[in-house]
Parts: sequence; C-alpha cells; structure tokens
Amino acid sequence: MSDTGITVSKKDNFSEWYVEVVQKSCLADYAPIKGCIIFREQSYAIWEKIQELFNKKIKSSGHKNVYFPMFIPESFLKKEAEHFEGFVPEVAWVTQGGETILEEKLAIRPTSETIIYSTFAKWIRSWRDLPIKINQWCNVVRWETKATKPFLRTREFLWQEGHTAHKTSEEAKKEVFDILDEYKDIMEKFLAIPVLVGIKTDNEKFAGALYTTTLEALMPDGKALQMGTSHNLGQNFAKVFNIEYVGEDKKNHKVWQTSWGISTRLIGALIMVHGDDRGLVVPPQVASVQVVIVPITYKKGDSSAIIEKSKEILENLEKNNISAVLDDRKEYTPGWKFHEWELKGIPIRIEIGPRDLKQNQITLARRDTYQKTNAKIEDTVQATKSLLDEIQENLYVTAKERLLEKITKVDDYEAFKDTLKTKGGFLKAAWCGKSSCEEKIKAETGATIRLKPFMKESSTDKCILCNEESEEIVYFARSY
RNA sequence: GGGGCUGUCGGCUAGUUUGGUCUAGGCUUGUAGACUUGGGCUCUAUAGACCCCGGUUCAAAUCCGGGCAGCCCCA
Repeated sequence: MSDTGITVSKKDNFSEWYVEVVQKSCLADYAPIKGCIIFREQSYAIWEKIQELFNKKIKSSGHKNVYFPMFIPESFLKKEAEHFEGFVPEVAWVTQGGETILEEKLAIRPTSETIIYSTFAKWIRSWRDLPIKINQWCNVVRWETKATKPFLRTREFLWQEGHTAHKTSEEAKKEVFDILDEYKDIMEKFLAIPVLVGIKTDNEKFAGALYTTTLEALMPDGKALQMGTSHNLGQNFAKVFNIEYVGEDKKNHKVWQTSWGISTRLIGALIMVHGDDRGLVVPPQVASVQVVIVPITYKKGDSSAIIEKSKEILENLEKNNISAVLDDRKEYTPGWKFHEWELKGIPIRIEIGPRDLKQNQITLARRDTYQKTNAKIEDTVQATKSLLDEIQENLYVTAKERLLEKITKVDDYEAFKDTLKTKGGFLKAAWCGKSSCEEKIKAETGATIRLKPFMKESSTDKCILCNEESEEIVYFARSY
C-alpha cells in the first residue's frame, strides 16, 4: 500500500480520514487563502450533477434562473435589523476600489435577500406580476473565524438560493414545503443520504425569517449536518423593502416571501456518509462516471481481442445511457488501476481478461461491497443496470440503518449527557419551549436543537432540563 | 469563543530537548529505461525540502517574537 491511497481508517481517525479522502480522491485542494478550497474535478462533477437535477425540478415548477451582483451596499443589508444582526459578524467588506475609498462600503454577499428584494420592489406593481419565482447559482462568502473544514465550513462556497414572492401566505407556505420535498428527494434518492426534516427553533432559524424548515443528516462521527433549509419569510422583508402590489380588490398588499438553499456542503456529506477506507464512494445516480472498464492485457500474446471486446462493451453501455470509461492505459498494471478507480469512488468496475473472454463473460466488481460477480457478455447492459440500482439502494439503506440506530430517546438530563458523550447522534427529548433552556443545554453539552418534528409527538414528559411542562419532543445533536 | 499541537524534497519520516562534522532516508512520488501484468510487482539511473518575516548569535532546521497555514480538544 503506497501513500497515493488512503492510509488511515475511517473508524480510527475520522478527521484525518476525511482530509485524506478530500485530497487524494481529487475532490478538493487547499487554497492559499485560509478557509478556502479549490473545487477539483471530482467534486465539481458531483456539483454539476446536483445542479442538473435541481434545475430540472425547479424549472418544471416555473422557477427561472437569474444572476444578481455579488456586492451588496451596506445600507441594503442593514434594512432588516434581525437579518443584519445575524449576518454582520461574518460579512466580508469591500472598502476600496483601485485607489478610491468607497463612500459606502459593499458587502460581498453572504446571502442575497436584500439586493434581490430591493429589486422585487421595482418589479412588482400588480397582482398580475405574482408570483415571482427565481433562483440563482452562485458563490457566497461568510467570513468564518471558527475552524474551517473542506466543503462543510469554508469562507467561500457555492450554492443555489431561491427567492419567491407570492400573493398570499398560503401560497408562500406551499412553496416552502414543495421545495423542502424536492430537497429531500435529491438527498435521499440521488445522494442516498437519509435526512430528518422539521422546523428550526427561533434561536436557530434564518435571521429575518418567520420560520425555517430544515433537512438534517447524521455523519459517522455522530454529529448532525444541516443539509438544506427552506425559509418562510412572511412579510418581514416586504415591509422593509416596501414590496407591494395592487390586488384584484384594488387595494395595496404586501407580498409573502420564501427563500431556500442548498450548497456544496452536500458534497462533504456525501464523502462522509458513503466513503470508506479505500476512498470515495459515489452513489450511481450522481456519478459522472458509473462504470470503468479495465481490460486485463498481456504484452506477451495478443491482447487485441480483449481491447476490441472492451471497446464494444463501452459503446454498448454508452448507447444505453450508462456513463462508462475504458481504462486502456498501458503504463499501469490492472491492480494499480483498481486502486485508483476505487479511490475515486466509481460504482462499478468491469474487468475483462483472457479467462473471461474464453468463457464469453465479464467480471463485475461493485464499489460498495467489493463483491465480484460474473455475467455473460451479451447481458452486460442489463447486469450493469441492475447492479447500479442495487448499489444505489444499498448505500441508502445502509445509511438509513446507521441513522435510525443513532436516534435515542432520553428521559433525563444525565442520560442526555451520557448518551451524547458515548454514542452521539440525535437525542429525542422533551423541551419546554424556552430559549433559556435551549441555550443552557448548548452551553453545558454542546448540543443544539436541530429540529422540531412537523408532526408533534404526543408526550407527557417534562422538559429535559427544567422539568417544567413540555411543549413537544425535539431532536438534539452536536452539529457541524 | 477558549485551549493545545504542528509546519523539513510532490507525499511520508528522522533530526529541534542540549544551536556547530546536519542535513538525512535502504521509504514514497516524478522523469528516463528495463521487467512485469486477474489487487499498488521488481530493478537501474536521475530529480527534489528545512512555511514566511524579523530578532538573538561567530554560528539557527534547532532558541525568541510576529505572521500565515493545517490539525485536535473543549464551548
């Protein structure tokens, strides 16, 4: 085993393992600026896949892609007080252009509500202008001071931010939950990462929102990761930016708004949830290369028949919409290639050598379980397709089992602290609804309320901390 | 937000405690070639580093200060 491969095991040293996979699988490299990474070919390919999937979804429901400037005048950002308070600690500012000191400094967008909504105010006049449903793919900057980690917490990252304006509260609410469903679909069906959905507490909600819905996944080290959020902004921004329309009733009304986003953080989750001691594992649905064909050839003896057959298989796969590559490099041994493609997480490897050819078969090796099987050459497409489905399913099911295993109901504070320390994961506990309890638990244990479930679970439990009448059962966890 | 650790060829590692005959590796990687090929094979030749700035000193990889970067723990 050489150092081109992964040298620490995921189980023994998760943090080191993550850093190795990120770099050695060509996902990212560190940039010369603290907290910034270079998105390399492997991660960008996954990002493009996510873009493709999400664009398809939102376009079919009438959203349009647009692009707004990355600079936001300070006065805009300040208009919604809670929003400004929430973001100002991590805003990067432009104060100078060339030699000229700017009269008003410009924020590099940490999120674009303010600049977009100031424009909405110009665009919206009549009820006929509504709804407006736009989305943009862009970068945002949040000047993190805490320890940064590739993909999970970086100063600059890529995301999409959707922004909508509606006539009614009901319509806005529907939008929030429709998007939440689309996010869940992408995470579970495509990234094969199971998530819990719910509502954030007031402490954790988006600054300026009425409420925030969230999707939370669990990482193998027992910490929760926020995968995406969809906010109901109510009329908070409509009021400060004066976004009004004349309704059919000829009266002025303020619009109801939503905003929502997912980011390149999803890539970090994918690495952590599926990766193993051989490197990255990419779920077939988001793999830009689903199959690699490695011919087993010999210098002595004629290998042209094997290469010919490999090319034939490649064409056949591509014809059937399976994305495949043929690795016929002569300078590397088959074993070397196996390791390299495993490091990069390609779901299926097809081996074809003299023995296979003689028996008119191929060998299929799956990335998730390392299992090898054989198939007749004429059955290649079918065998590959069903194996891809199986891998996709297996990755999801395995992750789901791990998630469920790490959801623990706790009844008292000692058990809470103990479980958090020894097992991690999500802790279901009763909570009285007071911010003071939430904050005290955070200060004492590091765990925060990740979400309140949509369906309130009936319970007679008392608050885990203060023992007063509890409002509901919520999910706590330590998080990224 | 608080604390700790670390920075040496492309990668990994030793040397720092006690400044000097210190630069080093029989490891890996790159390059050229040979050999091999159903799981990172082997051999030959060759290339390549003390994070940055400043200070102490006759002398700094080593000590001191600052910066930058990375990791870990706690909140």
